[in-house]
Amino acid sequence: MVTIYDVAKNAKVSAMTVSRVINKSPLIKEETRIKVEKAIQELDYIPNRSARSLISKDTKLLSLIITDITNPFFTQIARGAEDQAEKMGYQVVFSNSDENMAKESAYIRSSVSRSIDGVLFAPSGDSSADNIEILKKHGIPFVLIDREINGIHSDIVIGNNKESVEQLMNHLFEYGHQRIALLTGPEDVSNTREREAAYIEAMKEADYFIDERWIQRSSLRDIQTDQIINYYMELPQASRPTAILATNNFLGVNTMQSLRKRNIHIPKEMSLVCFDDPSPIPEYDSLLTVISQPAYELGSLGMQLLLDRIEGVETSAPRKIVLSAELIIRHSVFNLKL
Amino acid sequence: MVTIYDVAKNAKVSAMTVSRVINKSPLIKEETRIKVEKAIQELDYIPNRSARSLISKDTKLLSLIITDITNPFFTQIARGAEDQAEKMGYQVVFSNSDENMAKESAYIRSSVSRSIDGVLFAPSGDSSADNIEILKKHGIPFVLIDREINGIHSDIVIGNNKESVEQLMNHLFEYGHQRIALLTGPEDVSNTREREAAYIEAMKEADYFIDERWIQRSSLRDIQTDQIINYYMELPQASRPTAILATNNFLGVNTMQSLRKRNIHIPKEMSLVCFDDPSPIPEYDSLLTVISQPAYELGSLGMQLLLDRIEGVETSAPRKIVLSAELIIRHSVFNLKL
DNA sequence: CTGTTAGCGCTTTCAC
DNA sequence: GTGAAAGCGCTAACAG
Repeated sequence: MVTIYDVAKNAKVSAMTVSRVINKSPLIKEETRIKVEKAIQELDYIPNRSARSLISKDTKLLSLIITDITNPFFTQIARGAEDQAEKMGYQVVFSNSDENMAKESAYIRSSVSRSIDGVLFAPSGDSSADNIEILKKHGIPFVLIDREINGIHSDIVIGNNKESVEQLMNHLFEYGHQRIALLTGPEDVSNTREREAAYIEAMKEADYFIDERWIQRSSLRDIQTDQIINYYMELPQASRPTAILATNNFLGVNTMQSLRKRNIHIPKEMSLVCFDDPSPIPEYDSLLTVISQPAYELGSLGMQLLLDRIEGVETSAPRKIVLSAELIIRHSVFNLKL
Repeated sequence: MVTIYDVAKNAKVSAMTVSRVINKSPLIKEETRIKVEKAIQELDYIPNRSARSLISKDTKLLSLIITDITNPFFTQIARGAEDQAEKMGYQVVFSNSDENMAKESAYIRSSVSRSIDGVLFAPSGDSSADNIEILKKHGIPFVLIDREINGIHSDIVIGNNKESVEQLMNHLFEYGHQRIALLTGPEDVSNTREREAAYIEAMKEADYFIDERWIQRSSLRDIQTDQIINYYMELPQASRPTAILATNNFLGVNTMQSLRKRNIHIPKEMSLVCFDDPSPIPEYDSLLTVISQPAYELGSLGMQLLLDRIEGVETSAPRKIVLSAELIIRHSVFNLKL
């Protein structure tokens, strides 16, 4: 391995001078700089970050913890985050928590162990608070994305759940739907809670009756919609929902498949809408009407906030950025009024 | 920051003993081990990887360099890679090269700088050979995925291009297509070359004439299919293709959009097939008939090979794994025989 | 402007 | 089984 001393020897200067050149110190004679740079070139010297980090305490390494990179929503977040990090000279380690607290903890501990400079974190649920505590204890800056954590007050970038649900519900209302089912996730995920609350509020505001049986919960990890669909379809005609609102894209796609398995036509026999696109290419041919959150921006803005913290630009109170989503009307909602 | 010395003091042992406990050395008295572990717990000590890496030269950090995480093909690769790495106690840094050699070089240099343990690498093209040289010079193990590099003999996991093209072509032939266009990428990408060669071979074998004008190239980065579609459509009827084979998913989707823009119906007026799904969810409603490569396996097997190298399990000759793809017939090919 | 010294947190080596 | 000393590659702090 070529070290700073090899370069120093080659350039006939001290290691310190080489260090100064690497770090673009301004108080280096042009002549020396050139000499050192030549030696660096010649020996193909690349500085050792571990050694540097041992002293400086920074690693130019950021951690992105999401539940599943495979979900296009998170893929876009990852891309936004990486682009932003790259611009600022950072690299990002990514991890899939799979909504699993144990995996999440392991990743957080790894991050601490690596003296990672900061964490961009889509928590699995409210119990992620414990993991946040670890970060706080070790003074590692973090920014939450997509999901809040009960009782944690921090920098965060999230979608506007209330507004998004309203858009979806209004669309359904306009098309004459009144019996709308909500297929949602676990209670300890903030999204789920907020979307459910918004759903209830929208129904109340429209003065439509809510049958408790319409609100069904699924794990976000092992999605089993078959039973739920069966359950819906076996409700007496008069209380059977005419539309389903799924609170995320995987839930939406699974519901779509479950309906197809039972040969229930979308949208003729059942309308379906969900949060976020199931493909990273919005123009990709599709059936599903969705409310699409600006995932790329969630990632890049989240990273922006994180880097602000790290580089000390912004040390003031936690900042919360709430992003609006876009309703993309396709063909999964039947117009009952026609 | 809690260091190994703090733990040592707390447990009334030497730092060395703590180090042995952390590293699960067998020659530690059970009693001491417990004492130390208690101290670790109490102080919430997490070892500093930078310090450790400075000595041991390993970082438990792997680099995944792909062109774009946003492409579902690479998303799946990333997931496969991360899963495998995680199992073995490694973390992965991901980078999007955007088919850009400069970005790629920067990432490679960063990897070296970080003493990354290995690189899983989908190269931008043949000129990535220079970047491979850097890795070789610094003794960093690497495995190529998805694309070969002219003149580089190394561990690699790729799809079977010839077989895949054959499957696609046979499907088109069966449906009566003879004038088939090939929309492909740059010449210095191995995939592109091999797929083109396989296309030509398939056409020859079927004894169909190839009009040179049917073979069109696009950048993989800024895909502009409008002009190409215009060009195809303006060919005299008799030499106008009835089907297009796009050599990747983004090319395929862009072609789909270009056709739609011109109100050309798929498949009635033009058939279209491509490599790889445009959504990570294969069941997602779609039009496109594709040949879907096992991307997850590409990532996990690639990572497997890499870890084998790193951990010295396999130091023998380079291994090449060639994976078969699956033809997924949907609705983008018109049956001319009906 | 440049060099010397010391030390970051850990582990290797060797001694006990 | 355990500890003391030395040093990994780099840079902060000081001296010159």
